Amino acid sequence: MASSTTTHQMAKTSEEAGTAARILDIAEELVQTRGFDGFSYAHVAAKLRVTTPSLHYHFKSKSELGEALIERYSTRFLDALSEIERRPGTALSKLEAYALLYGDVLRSRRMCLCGMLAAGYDTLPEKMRQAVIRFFDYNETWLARVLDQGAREGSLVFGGDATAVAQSIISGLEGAMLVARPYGDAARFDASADRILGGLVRRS
Amino acid sequence: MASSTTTHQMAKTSEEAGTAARILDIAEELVQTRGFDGFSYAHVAAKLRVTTPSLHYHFKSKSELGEALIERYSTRFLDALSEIERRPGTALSKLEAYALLYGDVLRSRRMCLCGMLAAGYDTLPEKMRQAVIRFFDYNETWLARVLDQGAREGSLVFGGDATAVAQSIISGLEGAMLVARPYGDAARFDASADRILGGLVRRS
DNA sequence: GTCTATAGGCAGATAGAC
DNA sequence: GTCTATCTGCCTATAGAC
Repeated sequence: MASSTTTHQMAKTSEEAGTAARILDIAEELVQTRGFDGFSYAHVAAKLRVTTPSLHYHFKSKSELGEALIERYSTRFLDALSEIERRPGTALSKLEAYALLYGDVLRSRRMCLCGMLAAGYDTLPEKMRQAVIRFFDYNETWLARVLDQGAREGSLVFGGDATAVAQSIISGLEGAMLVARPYGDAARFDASADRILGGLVRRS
Repeated sequence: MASSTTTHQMAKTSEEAGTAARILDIAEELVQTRGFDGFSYAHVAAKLRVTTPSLHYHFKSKSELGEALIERYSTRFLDALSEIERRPGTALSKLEAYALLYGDVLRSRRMCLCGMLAAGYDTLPEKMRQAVIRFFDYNETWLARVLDQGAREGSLVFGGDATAVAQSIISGLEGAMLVARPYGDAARFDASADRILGGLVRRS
């Protein structure tokens, strides 16, 4: 495999990343703060100090850029989930690590990419819609697995099936980000997150 | 007081409402489904079968229209909360009625107006931002009052202060709407809402 | 109050030079 | 790969006739 550039390779975010990756970095931040309808090629181009046609060379449409954005975000998120699952610890500690992922996004003054896109779902191109749904489905599957582990261990207590609990954790954390952001108050998110997870521990 | 038209009066939504009210009706639906950056005067004008300058006669800028939107939505929401508070019943039944308000919005395939605006908060004009914050603050105050009632009655059980619980209820319901909408699945919202309120009742 | 006409800006996107 | 030039379309908003 040649390590030299094929036209549309995916690169990591790091010092001296490829142009495509830098475009994704800038666009990601813009979408997470302004929404898909609130950012433009012109915004990205200005921050990258290039002209808009250059962007079209890397991503031939805004829709394709959006798809790449979700793809990369999902991959990274899932990688982080795999990492959490690999390390030893109680199911509760894994849920705490999960909530921390959301908290870290919020502390960078951003909304979850897919939570933001979910808000503007009706205006999204079809492929982006599907990718957003997939992101939530992945999260749900991962959480249900951890919840089941916790139930078997006896460290977590919940009624109903793990999938339903997983869904309420996802929506609870997404909502906590959504509301905390206008207040610029990360502690507000943390308090809600703690309450969500606290509800899964046996009462003292 | 003359009942005849002063230029910018506020009217109720009903059969034969004033033009301003019909504009608000259409714009409200568009914002709740597409977001503030995803709707335009042209969309409203087309649905109302007028031209865009007509809209500017009633609301001289998009920002002012947005402010009027939040104002009306908040007033109606608060009125509904007063109505819930007036009728007798346990604190839990009031929380259930509260959650039902959100559920009704979702079942009309819409996001909460202020939840939607919270997502696009960074792109909002300053006055709209303040109005969105006020909406959440009102909700928080109302919920905290009901929660305190429940705690005194002994029908609700929660740790920490009522305000923190109120915040987590708001964000939980907003998030449940946010995530349920892409799935077009109201039952998903209901399940999460039940779980949020169920956490406030003594375990059997 | 609603219209026509229009301004002025920004959107996403393409052609073609370098 | 990035540029200049340009297209087409949509956006918010205003002037002024009716």
